Amino acid sequence: MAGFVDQAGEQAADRDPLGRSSIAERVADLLRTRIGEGFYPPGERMREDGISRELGISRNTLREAFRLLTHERLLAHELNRGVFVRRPSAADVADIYRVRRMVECAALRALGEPPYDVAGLEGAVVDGERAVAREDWNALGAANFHFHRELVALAGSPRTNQTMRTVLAELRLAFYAHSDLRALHAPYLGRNRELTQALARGETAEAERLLVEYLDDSSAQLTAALGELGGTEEKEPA
Amino acid sequence: MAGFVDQAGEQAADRDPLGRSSIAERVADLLRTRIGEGFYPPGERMREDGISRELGISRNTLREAFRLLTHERLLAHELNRGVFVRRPSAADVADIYRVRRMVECAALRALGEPPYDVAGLEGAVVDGERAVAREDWNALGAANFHFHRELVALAGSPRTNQTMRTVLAELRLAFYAHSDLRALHAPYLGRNRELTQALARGETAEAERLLVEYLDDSSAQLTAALGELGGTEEKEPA
DNA sequence: GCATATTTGTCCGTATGTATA
DNA sequence: CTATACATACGGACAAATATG
Repeated sequence: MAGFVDQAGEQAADRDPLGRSSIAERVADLLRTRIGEGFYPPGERMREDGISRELGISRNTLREAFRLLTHERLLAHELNRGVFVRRPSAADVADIYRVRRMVECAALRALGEPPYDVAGLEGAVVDGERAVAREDWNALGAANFHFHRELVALAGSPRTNQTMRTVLAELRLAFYAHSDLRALHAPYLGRNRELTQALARGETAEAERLLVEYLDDSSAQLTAALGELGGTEEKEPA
Repeated sequence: MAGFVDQAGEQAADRDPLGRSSIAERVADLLRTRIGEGFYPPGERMREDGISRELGISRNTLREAFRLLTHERLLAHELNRGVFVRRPSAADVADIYRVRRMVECAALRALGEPPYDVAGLEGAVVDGERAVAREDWNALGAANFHFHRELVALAGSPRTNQTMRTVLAELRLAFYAHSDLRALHAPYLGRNRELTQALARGETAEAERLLVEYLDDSSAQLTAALGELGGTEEKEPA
């Protein structure tokens, strides 16, 4: 009876030890994917009735999914008004980069003695190169994010990994305010490669220097693009 | 009609600009407080039927509150089995302290030039001293937590503040495995005072040294107490 | 290993309150 | 100010999974 989400696997963040998951979680996965792809753009209103009808689920179940995504800051819940796809403000972006600096630098500092396992980083760089080859700037952005998730994963802290995931998902929302995705992502692929090489040589200090530079530049570029747009509360559609 | 939770203010984490909140949020606040006080000890099963009846709310509403607390890692949701108060494992505790080291040290390093506003820190220390005076070790633990939240708040990052709040709430659950709360909290009050004084003098490097020492000792003590108890999945009641 | 009772997962209908055109 | 649309919350129902004897 649950039309669209019968075995919609997706990525399923929180699952049963046996890989099962409730409908609410599968719905949350689906919506997370759609938001990430821009199907529901920032500022969009998520109507309980319409979406629950479309997905063939009850409003109760959909509301459970909404709660999950609200906690990830992908949706904003306004009492008695409904939920909206978040539209990160300039202050949000600043805070996100503050967190990234803290988390990513900490990951580098927490590394033990070389050699380091840079396979995951290299994989993400390769993905990025392939995306550039076919001029898929969305995929390039995804590869960049993947790179930084891998970087943080080197520290081996589940909670930190989750922090990084949610912060990057939120950051992706901010990217939608930017028209030129290529300009936003392309300059950073080479830097990721450099960073990987520095780590492969075991030079953590140099890697950290590159990383801070990277984050400062990326932050500045995005902040400039956001300009005075700001405001999570804006209700006007994109 | 909603018996017990009519205007139950509590502390309300996520609220409307005007201070209103939904029943689900108020219920989450109530349950959070009860869990924090040990009313529902770690490992306890939270039955939908019993609790919803006791609080005079519907099961659906209670389930929304459960989702909120599950995301804060206070509850663990097991598919088709229900939700339980989490019982952090030794690995969880290790990760929590990893996060604390990262977050609290980053907060110190992010400080600008002295003088620093240590009023919040001093307030928490005073609270701790009062708690010691009346031998209320639970209150002392709360004051210690408050101190470290204030410390992180100096960095002025909303997302980091939230991270700190949730990790400390989770850590409190781990403390329940420890029988001697005094031994767990009392040794650290003086250290908080020292740390505050170092910051008041503007000596951030010294403050960080004290902090790392603090966290390492606290972590070691708790880990030793936890011993081989571990396991979030244990179903046996406390 | 089976039959039963309990509890969760999910859905639906509906009444009430709130926001907005 | 009214009307409408929508979110909030409730209660009942039933299937499915799990726990229990």
